[in-house]
Parts: sequence; structure tokens; C-alpha cells
Amino acid sequence: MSKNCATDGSEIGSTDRLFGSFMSCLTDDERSIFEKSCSSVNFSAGSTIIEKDDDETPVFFVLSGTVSVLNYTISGRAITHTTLCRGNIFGEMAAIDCRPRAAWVLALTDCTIFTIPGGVFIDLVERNHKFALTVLRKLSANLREANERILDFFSLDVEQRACLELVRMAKPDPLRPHSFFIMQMPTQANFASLIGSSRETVSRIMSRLKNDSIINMSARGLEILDKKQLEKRAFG
Amino acid sequence: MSKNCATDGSEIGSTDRLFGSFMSCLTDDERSIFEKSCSSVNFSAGSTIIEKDDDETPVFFVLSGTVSVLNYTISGRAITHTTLCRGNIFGEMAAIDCRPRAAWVLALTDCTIFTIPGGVFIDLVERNHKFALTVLRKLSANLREANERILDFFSLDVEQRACLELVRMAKPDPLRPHSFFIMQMPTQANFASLIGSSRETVSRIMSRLKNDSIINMSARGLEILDKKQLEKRAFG
DNA sequence: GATTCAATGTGACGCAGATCACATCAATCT
DNA sequence: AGATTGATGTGATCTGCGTCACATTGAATC
Repeated sequence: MSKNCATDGSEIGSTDRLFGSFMSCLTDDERSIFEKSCSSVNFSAGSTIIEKDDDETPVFFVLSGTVSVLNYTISGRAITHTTLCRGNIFGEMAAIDCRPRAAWVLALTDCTIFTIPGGVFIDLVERNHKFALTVLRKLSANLREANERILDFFSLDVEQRACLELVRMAKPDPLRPHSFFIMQMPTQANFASLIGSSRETVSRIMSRLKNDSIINMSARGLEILDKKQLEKRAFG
Repeated sequence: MSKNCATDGSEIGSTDRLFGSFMSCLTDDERSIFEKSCSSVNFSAGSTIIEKDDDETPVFFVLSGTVSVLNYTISGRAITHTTLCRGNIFGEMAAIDCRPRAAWVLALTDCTIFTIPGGVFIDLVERNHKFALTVLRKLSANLREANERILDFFSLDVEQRACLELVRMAKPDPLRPHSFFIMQMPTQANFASLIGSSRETVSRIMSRLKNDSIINMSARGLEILDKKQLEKRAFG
């Protein structure tokens, strides 16, 4: 599946705490089925976890690190669909409908991933309706997100999409209350692919936002100086 | 839910043939649960079946007619996500995750729709894993389609998207073998909304295609004179 | 400190396509 | 037959933003 990966089974005991929503509904029996057939794989930053159009069907659980689900336009520009971290699953679609992989998944950072064969995953779905419902909810959420993105593309210009994305990524600052910031801001190139734009345009927008004292780059990450203004730029 | 609708329970006996994929996996018991709690509703062309952001959770089955799933941009332009006809279901997302409706659904033509309460739908999902899998596959297909649309939007220019959409809508001509045509071509305005463009641009593209003898408008619908050329214009 | 390489900033240019503004047509009414 | 209304055709603008082409910065490596 990829270069740059190595297998080790060390953390297999601790599944339940990490994947709460997917694991909590399994019986002891089912959990043991899961643990017996799953294996832990390490991917180094930049390596490929899923190759688009591939016919494999394993399902993946992110244990640590961050992965990026994306596609490439004909001209080679990357379009990021979503970014997943600890506790998320991906690759379930191929297991469900046995069709080729719909997108690429790349390791954005070094990460550890659980893999279980598609067949086992489907077995669990058939065996346990709670689990099935959890998967349904996950797909449903993905679908809502995709539709929202489609709408955003048609509704908003690049600056609006950029500001909207910043608002979404912003978390309350643990140090300074009432202010927001973004822990690990992606590179402008990656951010551009996330909002469907070009690196240069993102650079220009960031410059403008800095100039207008709406954001500020610090060593810790990107600080949102004026959340209200940022939101205002995202909409009307 | 809507004006312009009237209820009658006439066709309720004939569910199995119509909804093969969703019904064939139900036991007699389950089918009777379904039929007891579902009702048949008529919507006239143009009426609203689902209102975005609504908190209702019924699930719908298209018995006859065509419905259109869409959203509106801030500027009021319609973005059509998909068009569904006989045998399809919609509205299942809200039942699954209990969140507000993600899009509008309008009756494109007069149509007859089965409605079942979200709770009953979920009961069936929990009770019958075949049914659950069918729903999973449906969501999965929707998700693939949404991702493809996002990609198309960035990869292709308007003419390419238009030609691609025409190719997708084209069906083999029942009268003349080997040639393709499109039964009920939507208005250019609706077609534009489907591919995310403007009415005027669509008009220009159609003119060009007619000029180059690739398509032709007849009383019966839109005939594809040169499918190969059309496909060629859709890609490189 | 010199070098290298990735991430950025910024100007200039070009063009696809949205928008505006009409002119036709075709179908449906009074 | 007019008149009204909705679907089309087509020209003329105007602009957002992708692309090219550099300069600059900063961090990592030698």
C-alpha cells in the first residue's frame, strides 16, 4: 500500500477509550473479533495511505497523527476534502460498496493507524445495529459536509471561503481567555488546497488580514485578533 | 409540509416491485410494519417536499414523478445536487442523525411519494442488517457523487461540465438504435443550476453544440448526434 | 557563516465566465 | 388577433483570481 510504513501491534489493547463512538457499542465478543483482525501501522509524514482508484477495501482508524483526504484536478492541483485526526475512521466507503477508492489519503504528519479488513468491518456492521447506526451517522455527517462545501464554492468568493475556514479552525486560546487561535496552521499551499484556491491568492489574503489587524502570526500559531471582523468577512 | 398536496393510500400494496433494493431484504413482518406506517402523498409540480433546515424526520420514497434536491446560494442562485425519480429514496439523513434538513427538495413534475416516519425507518435499519447495508450503500453512492462534483467543478470548465452532464443524461434512443437522446431536457436555467453556471453561458454552449452538429433539438427531446464528439469535449 | 530548500510576499498579465441589457420565439391567456 | 409570460439567443462589459515570474525570508544542513 505504501512505502515508509512499519507494523507493530503495541497499542492494540487500548482501543475502547480512543474510538469511543465506534467501539462503545461493540460487545466483548465483537471487540475481540475486531482486535484479532486489526493491525497497527505507522506511516511517516507525506506517505500515501490510500491510493485513489485502488481496489483494496481495508478500513482505517486514526490512532495518532493527522491524515488528509484529497483528490487532484486534471491540472494537478490538490483539492483537500477533509483532514482527520485521532479517533476518526476512513476508507469505509470501499468496504461498504466494493467500489474503487474515491480519493487519496496522505499522512500529513507521522501517524499510527489501525487497519481492519473490509470484510470484518462489514461483519461488524451486520452483526451489531448500534455499530451500523454509528457508521450511518458518520457517512451522513460526511455527506452534509460535502454538500456544504459545494454550496460554499458557489456562494462565496475566495476571501470569504478563507475567512470561513479560519473561523472553523479557530479554537479558544487556552492561555488567553476570550481570544481564539489556530494551533498548527497548515502551510499556505495546503490551506489553499483546502479552500480550493491558489497559494498566491491565499498569501495575498493573509497579508490583508494581517494588515487590518484581524490575525497575527506568532510562534505558537495563528492568533485571531478580531474574530468578529473575520466572521464579517466570511459572510455579507 | 407543503401546500398542493393530497393524500391517498391507493398503491400501498405494490411496494416490493417498485423499491426492489430497499424492499427485497425485508421480511414479511417488516414489510407489514413498513406498509402500516407509510402513507402515499401527491405533490404537484413545483411544490416543496422538504424545506431546508426543517426539523422533520420522515423518509420519502419516490413512487412516480421526479424530484430535485437543491440548495440556494446567498445570491439566490439554485444549485441542484441531484434529481431523483421512481425507486429512489430521500430524506434519510435527517432520520439518521436527527439534524435539520440539509437541502430543499422540490417536485419537478407532479409526483407520488411514500412517506414513513423517521423512527420507523431507523427501526427497520436496526432490525434488519440487509436493509442497513442497503442504506449504507445509498449514502456511500451519494457521497461519491458529491465528491466527484466537487472535483469536476475544479477540474473542468463550464463547457466541459455541460458536455459531461449531457453525456450522463443521455439514454439509448428507443426508436433509433445506436443513437442517444435526452427525453425531457430541463430548461437551460435549470441545467445551468445543475452544472453550476449561468443561463446565458449554457445558451451559448448549446448554440455552439448545435452549430457543430453534435446535438439537435427535436419535439421529442434533445438528440445526441455525435456522442463521441460530445465525450471528447467533456475531457481533454 | 555559507548554502540550500521550502515557505512566503508581490507585481503583472490574461481570460473564463458572470452580469447586464436587449432581441426573439413560442406557448398560453382574454 | 393581440397580449402576456416564460424560455431562449447574443452582444458588450467587467472582474475575480489563476498563472507566471520573480524577490525575500527563515530554517535546516554542511
